[in-house]
Amino acid sequence: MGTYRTHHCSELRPEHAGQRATLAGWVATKRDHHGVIFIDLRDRDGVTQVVFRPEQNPEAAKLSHGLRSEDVISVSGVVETRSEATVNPNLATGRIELVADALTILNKSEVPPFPLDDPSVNEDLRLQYRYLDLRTPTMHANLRLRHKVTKAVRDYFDSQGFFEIETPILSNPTPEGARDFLVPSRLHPGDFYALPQAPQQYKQLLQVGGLEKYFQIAKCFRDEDLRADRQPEFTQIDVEASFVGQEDIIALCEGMLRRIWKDAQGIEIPEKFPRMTYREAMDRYGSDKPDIRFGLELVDLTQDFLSSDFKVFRGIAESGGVIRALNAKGAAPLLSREQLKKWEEWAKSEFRAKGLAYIKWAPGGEWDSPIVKFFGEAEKKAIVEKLNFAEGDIVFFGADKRDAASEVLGRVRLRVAEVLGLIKAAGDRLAFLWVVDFPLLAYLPEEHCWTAVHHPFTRPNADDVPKMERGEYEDLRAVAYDVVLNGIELGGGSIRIHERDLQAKMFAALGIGPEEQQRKFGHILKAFSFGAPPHGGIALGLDRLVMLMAQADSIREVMAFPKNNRGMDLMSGAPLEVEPKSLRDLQIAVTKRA
RNA sequence: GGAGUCGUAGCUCAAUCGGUUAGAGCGCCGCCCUGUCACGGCGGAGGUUGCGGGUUCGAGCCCCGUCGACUCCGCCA
Repeated sequence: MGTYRTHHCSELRPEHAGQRATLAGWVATKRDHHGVIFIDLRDRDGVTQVVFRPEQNPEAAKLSHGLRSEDVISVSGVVETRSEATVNPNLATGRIELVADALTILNKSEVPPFPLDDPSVNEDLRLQYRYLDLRTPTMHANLRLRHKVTKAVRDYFDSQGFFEIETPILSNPTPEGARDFLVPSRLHPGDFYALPQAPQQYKQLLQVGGLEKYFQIAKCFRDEDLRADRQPEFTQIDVEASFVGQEDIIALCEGMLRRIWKDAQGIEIPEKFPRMTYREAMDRYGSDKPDIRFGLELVDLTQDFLSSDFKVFRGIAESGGVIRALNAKGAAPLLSREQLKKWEEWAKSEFRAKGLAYIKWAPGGEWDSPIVKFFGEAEKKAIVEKLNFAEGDIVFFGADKRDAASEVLGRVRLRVAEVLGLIKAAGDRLAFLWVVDFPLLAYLPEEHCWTAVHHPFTRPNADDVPKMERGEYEDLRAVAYDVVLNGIELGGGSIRIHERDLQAKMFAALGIGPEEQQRKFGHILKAFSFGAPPHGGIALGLDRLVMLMAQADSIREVMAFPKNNRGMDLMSGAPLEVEPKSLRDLQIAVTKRA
């Protein structure tokens, strides 16, 4: 029994009737009848109706007239069951009320600058007064869910023999990947720490250190532009283990996600998730993280256009590109020619698509299309047969290099699904998916060199190592995998290279010479020369995971104190100018102020 | 860096083709009200239409610029 209260505001039930109780919390609403006065008292756990009766307790009742929203109070009284007519079925405590005989106003509140728990309120206002926004049941539920998820993660990995180990926040700058947040060193003027983009190097070094099974709920930092699902600091569920292969990590991760959904929401998810290769995902869905809750798959028409009179498509087909199409079944009545024109502009401006050709077959109408006049009977037949094209449909075309054509159609696919209401119709279905066999290397045309898709320590598929040794870097597969939920990447990982020879071949493929290797990866290479065990792991975005579980549309909704779109904390004002003395200590001169 | 949407009372929004004194709901303040739970009734206060400039007899509305919020592309695994 505490100092301020005996129960929480969600606790009292008819069986407490007749007992004395003291509650503490915030005034949610007041209904003042000038005689009897009702207060909805809110705390973290719920709401209880408090009633003040002037004929029974005049002192308390008199004081209660002055209460306002968000005042903090403590009330004592006797629990009474409500009469049948006054029961509130919408309230967990709606069968009782607390008849107050003593009221203490612990702290008055100013009038709040916005109505709490109104989803239409401007987000910048909510962020400016985040401490008020956090009072709402929605934010409480989100943060409670987040706690349950992290607890489930810890319980799960503990049960699997993993150690939770913290890795440094003041870390070393890395040239690869995202832009680092830098922290100047006072003791070494001119030198900088970097905040970790991920604990990648440390978790591998923990394996060299023989810890065998590591996990961490790890803060990560990336100085890149923000998005609804991207913040400059975010949290990963980071995992690494020794003497494991891809199947071990996949099974471990499936077990973790099962545990998370079960413990946090009481939901059973499948024991095993379906799998798809990267190649298949790109070809069928135009995405490396396909939403498989609905069909709308891409269809290849390259062969059908090899002998077409339509020179644009034939030219692309002949020069190694692909012609692909997507049937937006039933979309014709939903999209006007003007809207389709806008879609084409959108595809061109946002995805550098060369165009977005289409055929619209309005119900009772003809084929309406800017390009169909160039098509012969053979192509038309192929379109009808292969795409099941019928009245009421719109077919979209992508013609480009293999993945580029698919990617544009992949975006169109999602937009079509939105228009057709397929995403809404999928409701709360959970479609987990493993995408495996990611490519090891990607060619950078501008720089005429190859780069690691995941990172340079990612293990090549054993079957592809001979190709790699021959210098054939096209289509090499990595032992790398992503776990996807409803079209959103939850996380990804890989089995790593632990042998010096293989690592040397990898660096050769990346065109990284011995000197550069030493400079960029010296300490890791040295560590690997002292008997590094085979190892691998995975990392999952905790914020995105909780966002999906909470059915929120931004990770800001599942973070207590997020930054806005431009990386500012609207509550504290960070980032801020600092005192000249602070800069002098660091021997830093600011040359330009925005 | 680029594109889009938006910016009117504390909050959410409206304001016809450019035309009288910029409205509504909620909130707030005052009075009334003894069983409400979105309590109810009456009354009231509250506006640099983001900011700057331009066109016009006249601008919340049109034009130019600028600032800010969000979404997306680039960037980021």
